[in-house]
Amino acid sequence: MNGKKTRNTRQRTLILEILRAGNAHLTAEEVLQKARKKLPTVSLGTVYRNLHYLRHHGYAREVRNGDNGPARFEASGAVHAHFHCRSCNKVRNIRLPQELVEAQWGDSGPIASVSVLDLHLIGDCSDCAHGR
Amino acid sequence: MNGKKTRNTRQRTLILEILRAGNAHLTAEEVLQKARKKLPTVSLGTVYRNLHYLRHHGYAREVRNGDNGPARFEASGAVHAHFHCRSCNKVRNIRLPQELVEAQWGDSGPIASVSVLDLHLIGDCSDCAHGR
DNA sequence: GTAATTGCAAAAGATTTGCCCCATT
DNA sequence: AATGGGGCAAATCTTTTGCAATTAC
Repeated sequence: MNGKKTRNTRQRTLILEILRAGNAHLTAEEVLQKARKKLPTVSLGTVYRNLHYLRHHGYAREVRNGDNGPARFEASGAVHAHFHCRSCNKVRNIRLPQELVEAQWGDSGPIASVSVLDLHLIGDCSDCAHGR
Repeated sequence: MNGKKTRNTRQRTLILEILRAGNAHLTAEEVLQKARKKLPTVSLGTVYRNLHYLRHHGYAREVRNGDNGPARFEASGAVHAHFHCRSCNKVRNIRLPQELVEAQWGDSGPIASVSVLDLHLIGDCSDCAHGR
């Protein structure tokens, strides 16, 4: 029992609030911009350190935007899947199929237990498919 | 109809061969090391350019290793899902559930069509769960 | 012969880290 | 007061790119 104590600093609280407001997928840089509106002195290093912290403590998760570029983050609220449009490169949240949630994974060979499902679909979104 | 002609250079062929041999998830750097055994002058830039090329032409896909670090790549052969052990950080290939493959996605709101399924499970692997 | 592709090296981008000071507990 | 966390800037790591030379077609 040697857990390290963590503190609720204004920065950490703010960064989590930002991730929770709206269901966007933000880059560290975007989080920084939003954070500075409330706390003008926040630094990028702090944003990264906290995103890392939040991720490892289950409050946030990373979402990659198909093509390269910086990592994006979202608050880990309700489970959902991600749909990537290969044409406009947008990522949208979609419902996670119930079959998946209920599936039994524990028996399949190397898996002891599963705690997170991360499903990404890649294809064309309605906007792109219907011209424009 | 203005497709750009592509050439089968030794480098490109070799890189694809490397991805196809074994079912590992290799970083660009690892691909480079292996490639240099056969073609000592290959450069990292070429590896990246070809991984990018192969990816956009459907021959390879990118797999991120949960925690940060360089991107990893694999040949896009048989469809499968990935299981990440949150303890040892290894990524293993597992069978993709048939329900998923057969699912109808086209109706769900923003999706016009789906061509790739990318499912990641995160949890503990048998090795880690059973002590050691 | 022509244009795609390579090697090399420099540049750009993204993320991490050391250090010292500040603020939460 | 003790020490986790922040700010700043430098360092590191990954990926991209310009350019001249090379090579597949």
